[in-house]
Amino acid sequence: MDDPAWVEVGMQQNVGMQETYDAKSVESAAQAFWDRNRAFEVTEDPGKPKFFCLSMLPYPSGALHMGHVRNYTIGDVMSRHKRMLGFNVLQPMGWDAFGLPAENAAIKNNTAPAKWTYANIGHMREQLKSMGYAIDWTREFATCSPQYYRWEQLFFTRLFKKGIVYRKNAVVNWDPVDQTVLANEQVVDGRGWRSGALVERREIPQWFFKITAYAEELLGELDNLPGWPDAVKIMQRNWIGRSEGLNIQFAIEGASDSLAVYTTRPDTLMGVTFVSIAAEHPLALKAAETNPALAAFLAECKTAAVSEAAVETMEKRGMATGLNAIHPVTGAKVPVWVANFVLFGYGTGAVMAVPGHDERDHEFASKYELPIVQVIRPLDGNEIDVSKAAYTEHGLLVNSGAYDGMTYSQAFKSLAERFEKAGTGSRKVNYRLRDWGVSRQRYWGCPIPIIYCPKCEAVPVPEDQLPVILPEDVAFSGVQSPIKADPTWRQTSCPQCGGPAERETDTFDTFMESSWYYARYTSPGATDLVDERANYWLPVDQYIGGIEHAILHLLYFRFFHKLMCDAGLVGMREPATNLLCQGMVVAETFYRDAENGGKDWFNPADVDVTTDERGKITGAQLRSDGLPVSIGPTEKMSKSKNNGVDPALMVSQFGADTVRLFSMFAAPPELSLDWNEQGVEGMSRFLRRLWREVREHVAAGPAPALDVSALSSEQRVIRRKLHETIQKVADDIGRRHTYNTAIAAVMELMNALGKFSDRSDAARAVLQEAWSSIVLLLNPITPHISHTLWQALGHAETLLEDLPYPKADPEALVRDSLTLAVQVNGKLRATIEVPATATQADIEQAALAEEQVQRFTNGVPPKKIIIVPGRLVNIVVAA
RNA sequence: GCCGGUGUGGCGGAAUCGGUAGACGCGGCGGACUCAAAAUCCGUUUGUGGUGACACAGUGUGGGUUCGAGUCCCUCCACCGGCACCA
Repeated sequence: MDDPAWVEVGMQQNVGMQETYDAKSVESAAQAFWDRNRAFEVTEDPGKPKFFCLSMLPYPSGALHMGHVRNYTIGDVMSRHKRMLGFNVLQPMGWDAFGLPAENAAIKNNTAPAKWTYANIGHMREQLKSMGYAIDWTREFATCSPQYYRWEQLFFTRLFKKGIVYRKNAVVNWDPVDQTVLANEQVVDGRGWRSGALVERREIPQWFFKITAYAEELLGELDNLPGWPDAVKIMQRNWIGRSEGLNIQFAIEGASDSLAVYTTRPDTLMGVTFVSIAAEHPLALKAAETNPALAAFLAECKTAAVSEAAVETMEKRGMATGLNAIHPVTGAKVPVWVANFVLFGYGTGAVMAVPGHDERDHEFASKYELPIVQVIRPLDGNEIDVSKAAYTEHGLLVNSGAYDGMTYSQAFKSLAERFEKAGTGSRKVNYRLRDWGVSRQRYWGCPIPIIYCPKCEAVPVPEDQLPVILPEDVAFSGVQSPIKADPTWRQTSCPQCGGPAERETDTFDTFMESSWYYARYTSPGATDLVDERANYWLPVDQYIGGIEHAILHLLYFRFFHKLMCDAGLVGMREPATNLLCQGMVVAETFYRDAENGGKDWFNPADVDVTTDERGKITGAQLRSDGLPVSIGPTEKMSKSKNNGVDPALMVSQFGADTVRLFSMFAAPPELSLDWNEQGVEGMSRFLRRLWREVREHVAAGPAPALDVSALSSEQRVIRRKLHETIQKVADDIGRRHTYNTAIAAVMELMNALGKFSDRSDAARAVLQEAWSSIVLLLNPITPHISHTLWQALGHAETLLEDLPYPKADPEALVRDSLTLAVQVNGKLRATIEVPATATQADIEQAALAEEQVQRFTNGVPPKKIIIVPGRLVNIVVAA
């Protein structure tokens, strides 16, 4: 048995353990000890396995919210636990400081976005510190600092030279009254949020990253990420959307040019009854020149919102162009229609329409009375009627001339070869993924380091002129970016020819900063994005953040890492080995209907609920006036529903350990967490009880050394419970990440200890082992109280993270007898106690001897007896 | 609309690989201590029937596979997240 030295007990008598648990003094003492010892500052140590534990960095919105607390508590528990397992743990923190909310706040409060942001960071840093997180604060940075974004600008100019970034036109939401670009969020029911004007689509030149060049790798390497949740990998796979199909040329009647369509279902080609093209398609624009009705329809298509959800849910509409395409196999004429659901940015911006076998085409054909024909029949031979609904499964070809009877893959191959030979088509792999547009027409972001010269065109800012600094001391009205409004800021000279030139006034998408911040943490002060320290710490061993980032952030993060790898900055292809996506924090909502037809929302803290005799909620009243309020659904904490709970308030009321304990106990990390103040009180009660019981144990004086060979059977039972708990907690925290069940197991153990009244020397030795173990087991979750109780138990003041996490003693786990469930025909009828050494025959005999078993088998001999070792016996008799 | 997730007592949740459904906590009910309160402790708490031993029902809906299903398969429903300029 490799008992750690501390089980030996009591080199010091505890002095000065207060009678009752006072979270404030306990927490400030522990935090002062950590600060004094610079306990969580780390450097590269080749002698230890490293563990980079990263939580998604917060946006400094003003105050810490419960979502942050949950995220960072999970990360902190993992960090402290890994440290107790002997890892060199890096847990950093920073600020995702650029973004739209700072601009909104600046308008509202008549201040500058920078000032607002820095004030928030200062406040939120103090709030994070009050939570006692084991963070290496020496590595902290804000992404809005030129010392951070200069490297991002440098990297962009390098990628420009490599051809990874390029400029093209792209659609934005345009507010014609404010003369500004709007974010999707700023478009409400198709109108600008401030002006109320109908939003238009407008094309402007913007910068793009060629993420599509990495589509195949981003897709393929998902298979090498066993530590990522399947949900995230599936969503990313679907987002990348690889498809294999054919590009097929359709000739246009009476014209020299042809129309290319992309299809993944060439087997349905003979079912084409029309062709649909996007409103932006050149052929549509050309046809509109002589067709005013069509021109009007195209204009109408421009006043739609740009988000995919809006496009997909809007009514399918179209208009004939008057042009006909020639079917490439049959030579039949098929009309060309403009359809509002065809995306110009995907494939060729044109699709062959097969209403018999595509749902959207079917809906469209039914609406505009276009012909629908069947060209596929089901493999199972069932009859179908394509005039009623599209049949979209693969099957066998019919009504397809020479191709009749072929399968999907036979038809695909045969048609591909035919078109390739004729030069009118080719196999094509397409991705749904589009290149990443990084230009934002906003002020509070990293300036794009490009200079436009009338002679030399777009020229990257030379390295020695970086960073291009965003002025922070500005007046901000919200309509236009201060760097766009300022006629002097943009004036500069061309780095190539020296002539007068202008700076780019767009800024980067804030996803740029959050795509590489993790790497910068490894290399504070480096004179490039990172230095050689990155290859010690990377990849991130555990990444933690909200599921809402499953696609965009996590895809850009992976992409950027590959760019850095290709630039020789890091030595591996993926940025993070393990990913945990935590659920939202939700709370009850309460409201009254307001006179204006809206709702007035009341904070749960200001409402009392009444219950019936079973505890079921029957109603709620506002405390201030005693009058009833309506109970709304439990929803994500938000300002709009006024159901947010301020973590700072909780910490001052209960202490950080209680808040940490509750947020880890109330739900497993992936599920949403229901905030409930009575539940928080329960956790506070648990910590007070822990304090009291340790104090009682300590008050009886030092416990003697443990002699496991001299324990009574009752003492052995309680010690077995202890070691079973150690085993379960280690597994729940280390492997399963189910902190809720780990905490429940410790509670169960404490309930058992509460019933254990033996205070003999041997028993007190077991209790000393139990309380010391509990304190260490809980340390990752409630580190402050653990720090104090550890000393109270007679151990020297130390950093508990440097002590080994408790390990179960296999000898303590041995059982002499087992309890088995006995079923008859799968229904539980009895339980039996058998010796651990019992044979199958012994168990069968014991089970059959049970009175309840005989009652339900009714003397009928069993057909079969199933024994699941250590669990149950099922006796099967004929019904 | 598309992609992903979730659904179990009054509530949050547990049941880890198909094997005793409801661990643990909250709330409720009953009790102890107290002049009283707070704090603390004890008992009880899925539903129905029964004094009781116990029986029957029960994991969103409807079906299926299996000796055995909360867990696997199919169907439908509800809610939540994402949909490329919120972060």
